Amino acid sequence: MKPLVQKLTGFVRERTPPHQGQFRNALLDALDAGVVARLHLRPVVFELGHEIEFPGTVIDHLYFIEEGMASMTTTFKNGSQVEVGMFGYKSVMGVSALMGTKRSLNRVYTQIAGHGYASPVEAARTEFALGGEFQRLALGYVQAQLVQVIQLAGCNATHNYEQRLARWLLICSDRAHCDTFKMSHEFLSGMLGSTRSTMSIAAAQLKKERLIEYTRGVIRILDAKGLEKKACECYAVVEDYLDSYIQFDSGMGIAS
Amino acid sequence: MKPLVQKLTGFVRERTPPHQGQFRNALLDALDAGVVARLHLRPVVFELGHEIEFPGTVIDHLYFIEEGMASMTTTFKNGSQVEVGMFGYKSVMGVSALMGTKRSLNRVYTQIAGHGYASPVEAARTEFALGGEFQRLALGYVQAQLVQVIQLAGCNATHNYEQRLARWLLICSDRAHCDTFKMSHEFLSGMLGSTRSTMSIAAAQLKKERLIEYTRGVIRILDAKGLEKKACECYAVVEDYLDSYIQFDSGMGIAS
DNA sequence: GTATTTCTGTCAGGTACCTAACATAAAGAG
DNA sequence: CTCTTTATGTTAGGTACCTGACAGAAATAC
Repeated sequence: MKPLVQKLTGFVRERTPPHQGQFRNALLDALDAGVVARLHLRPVVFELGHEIEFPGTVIDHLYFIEEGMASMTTTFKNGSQVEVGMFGYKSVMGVSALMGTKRSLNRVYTQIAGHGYASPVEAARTEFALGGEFQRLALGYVQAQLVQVIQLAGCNATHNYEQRLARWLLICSDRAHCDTFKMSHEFLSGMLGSTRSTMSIAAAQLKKERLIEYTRGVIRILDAKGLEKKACECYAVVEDYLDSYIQFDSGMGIAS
Repeated sequence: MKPLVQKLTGFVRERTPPHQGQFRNALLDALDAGVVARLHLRPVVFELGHEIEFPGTVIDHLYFIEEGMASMTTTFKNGSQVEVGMFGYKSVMGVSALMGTKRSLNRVYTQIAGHGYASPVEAARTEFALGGEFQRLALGYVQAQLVQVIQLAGCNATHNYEQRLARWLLICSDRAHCDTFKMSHEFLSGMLGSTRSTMSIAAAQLKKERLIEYTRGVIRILDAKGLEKKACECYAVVEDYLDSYIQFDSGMGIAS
C-alpha cells in the first residue's frame, strides 16, 4: 500500500485572510490578550506529513492552526485507515487532553503544510480550569468536533462517493483557505476509504461537469457553489456549526 | 415508511446488576453524595419511543439512565434516519448543554423502556462550573461519546452489514444489560441505514451459525463471544473505552 | 372462529463499488 | 536525452447491496 502522506508544498494559493484581528486562528483571535498570554504560545510550523498526534502517545501540547490542514484518521486491525476528522484555522488539536485523556487516541497529521501555535498542555489545563472564555471556547470546539463526526458517521452510511468527494474537497478548501491542493486520486481514496479507480471515476465526473479540474496530483475547485450542490448536505451542516460556535450565546442550538 | 419506534415492552430479561452501590447509573454511582444532592435528581421513567431530545428544542434536563437504552439519530433531508449513538447505564444524555449548546442537535429517543434520573440543566451547569468530580466525569463521558462516534464513522465506511449487525446487537445488549430484545428486522435496518431484506439475510446468517435466534420481532443473543468474533473490532474499541472513562487517571489513553 | 396486520423468506433485476489488471502519459532522476 | 517512477484512464469480472415485489406464517383484531 502506498503511503497516504504525500508531498504537497507549493500550489497552495492564498485566499482572503479570515480575520482582521491579531490571530488567524479563529479561536485564539476570540480570546483576550491576558488569556492568550497564559497559554504560553510558541509558533510552530506544520510540515507536510508531520505527525501531530499518534495513538498511545502522551499529548503534551495543544495546537492552533493558522494556515494549513490536518487530518485525524482511525486505523483498523487490517491496516486500513479512514479519515474521521479535519482540522484547520477554526480548530484546536489536542482538546481531548482537557477532557481527561492523557494519551492520544487517533493519528493526527499534517495534510497541507502550514503554521500555527503550540500551547503546553499544563498551561492549557490551568487556563481551562479557570472556567472562563478559554474553557467556553474549548468546549464549544469539542462540541463542534462531535457535530462533525456525527454527520460523517451518517454520511458514510448513506451517501455515495461522488457526493462524499465533493464534500471532502469543499471542507478541505474551507479548512485551508485555498481552492487548489496537491493530492492524487490514490490519496483521496485513502481519505474516503475507497479505491483509486473509484476516485478517478468520481473525479472525472466532477471534472466533466466543470466543478473541478486536475492534472497529475493537483486538484483545483472551479465552482464551489456547484460543488456544494453536488455534495451531500453534510458539508453545509458541518460548516454552519463551525461558523457559529465561536460566537457567545450563538444560534448553536440551530432552530430547525 | 414505517415508524422506527416500535413496541418493545416485555421480553427484557434482567442480567446481573452492574453495581453494588447506590445507583445503577455508573456515572452517578461514582459521585459523592454531596454532588448528587446538588444535581437535584428526580426519578423518571423512559417509556418506549419517548423522545428525550429533539433537534432545535431547548435542553432542560440531563438524563441518567439506570435501565433501558436510548438511541441518537441524525436525519437527512430526504427523511432517512441513521443511528449515530447509543445510550445506556454508563451514559449521560444532554451533556451538550454543558458544552455551550442550548438546543438539541439530534433526535434522542427510548429504544428499550427503562428508568433513571433527570437533573435540571441549571443545577447541572452550576455543579459543572465548580470544576470538581462532576465536571471530570461529564467531560470523560463526552470524550467517550466522541470515541464511539469516531469508531462508528470508520465502521460505516468500511465494514459490511453482517459485522455491523453483530456489533449493534452486542452494544445494545451491553447498554441495556439484557440479551433479548423485541425488535424486527425492519427496525434494525433503520438503525444501520440498510434495508429490511439485507437485515433478514444478515440475521439469517448469524442464526445459522447459532450466534443468535429470533422469531417474529424478538431477537436473543445465544453466543456473545462468538458474536464478538463475528463483529468488527469496533465493538471492543467502544466498550473498552466506556469501561475505562469512569476510573480516575485511568488507562484512558490506552497503550496501543 | 375469520379477517387483518405484521414479520420473515426469498428472488429477479439493477446499481455501486471492488479487485486487479493493463495502457498511456507526464514528471523526475540520471 | 533516456530511464524510471508516478498519476490517471479504463476495463472485465465479481460481490454487496438496493428496489420492489410476492408469498407464507404468526400474531392480533374483530
